[in-house]
Amino acid sequence: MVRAGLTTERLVRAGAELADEVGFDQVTVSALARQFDVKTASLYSHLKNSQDLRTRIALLALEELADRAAAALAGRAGKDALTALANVYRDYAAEHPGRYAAAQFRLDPESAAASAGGRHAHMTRAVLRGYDLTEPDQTHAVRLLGSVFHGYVSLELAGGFSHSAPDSQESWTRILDSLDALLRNWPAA
Amino acid sequence: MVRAGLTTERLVRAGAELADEVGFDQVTVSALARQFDVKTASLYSHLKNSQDLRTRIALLALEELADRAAAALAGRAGKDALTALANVYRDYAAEHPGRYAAAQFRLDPESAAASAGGRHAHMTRAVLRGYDLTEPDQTHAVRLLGSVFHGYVSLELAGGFSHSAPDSQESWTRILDSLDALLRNWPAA
DNA sequence: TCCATTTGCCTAAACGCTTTAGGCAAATGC
DNA sequence: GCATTTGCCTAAAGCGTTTAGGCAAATGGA
Repeated sequence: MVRAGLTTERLVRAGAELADEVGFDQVTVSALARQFDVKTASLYSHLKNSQDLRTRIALLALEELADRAAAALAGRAGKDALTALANVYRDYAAEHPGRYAAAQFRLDPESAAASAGGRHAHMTRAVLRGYDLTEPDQTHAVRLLGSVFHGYVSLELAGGFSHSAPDSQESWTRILDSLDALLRNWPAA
Repeated sequence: MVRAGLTTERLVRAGAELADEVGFDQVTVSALARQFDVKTASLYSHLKNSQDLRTRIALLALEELADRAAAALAGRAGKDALTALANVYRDYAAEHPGRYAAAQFRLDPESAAASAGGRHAHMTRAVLRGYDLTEPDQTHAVRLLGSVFHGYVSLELAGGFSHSAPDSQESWTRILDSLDALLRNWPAA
């Protein structure tokens, strides 16, 4: 019998694609085995277990997102950078809903530390360099931006803004405008 | 043999408590049966299936949340109302993480329409009555508030703001201050 | 109070996903 | 060309979901 050529790498990539097609929580070891036309047990030479699979997909998604963010931020500053970073998250979620869900997966501290999470925080701070904020306000602003980006994208993905006027794109644009205005005019404590 | 006295109502309440203890996605029909010291199959006279159970817990959480919000908003306006509504979400999530996760559960359109979702949107609009926004800006602001509340609470629940200064409460307060300032000074298109 | 009906929980059983253990055959490397 | 390693297999156990069919407890009308 011919070997299927499984590797952890290939399995994780296929798992990420499967997540985009059927949803992150429908990604199972058996579903993945089916894709490779292989018995479920065979995957356990390449993956510790089903949690391991999910963790690896999450790490992949976080890396991809961070890579996109880094590319988008290159050469941009101020509102331009703010918009670019925000759109990276929104566009990634639209293109890869399963991977985006994976990026939200609760990682164990070990994996979290090794993840691209730090790069994300770092890039949000880089955007804020274009505004006149000093600590601790900069941290508050980092958290605000994280909340808005993640919150908006989640709600939009959940269908919260469909079927009602004005359309989501318009709200997104106006919200980014308003965040820019807020950051330029951050109220004193 | 003595009957356990199961009803859909009791099962859903117990399911909600179980969610708070072990996490929403650990709520299974078998786990619930175990709590009542009853065979799993017995629950199927009261619940259509496992999806039905989750949907009912979600609807319960949405109702509870809407009830709390309505109570908190009574007699308040402006920033006072904004803060009260925001704290309802944050406090509920802290007290009932499993239920809060349930409230984020993707409902089928049928259930969504019958849910307290409409009350939530209505109350956010009520808060905005204290600010000088007209359509479509009011809708944009509704979406912004929804995103910040949901986004912040999710990230906080996921542990995003622990283990780093300044503490989360301070960021929360300053973010609400900044949102209030933003709404009072909403930039024109 | 007695009996018929309804209701509630049971047993049995099928199916799917997860995971471990142990085996054989293909690939690799000396 | 042979020994070793590696990759995928079969087998089997455990657990969650779900349906079908059955018996006993509760209910309520005569």
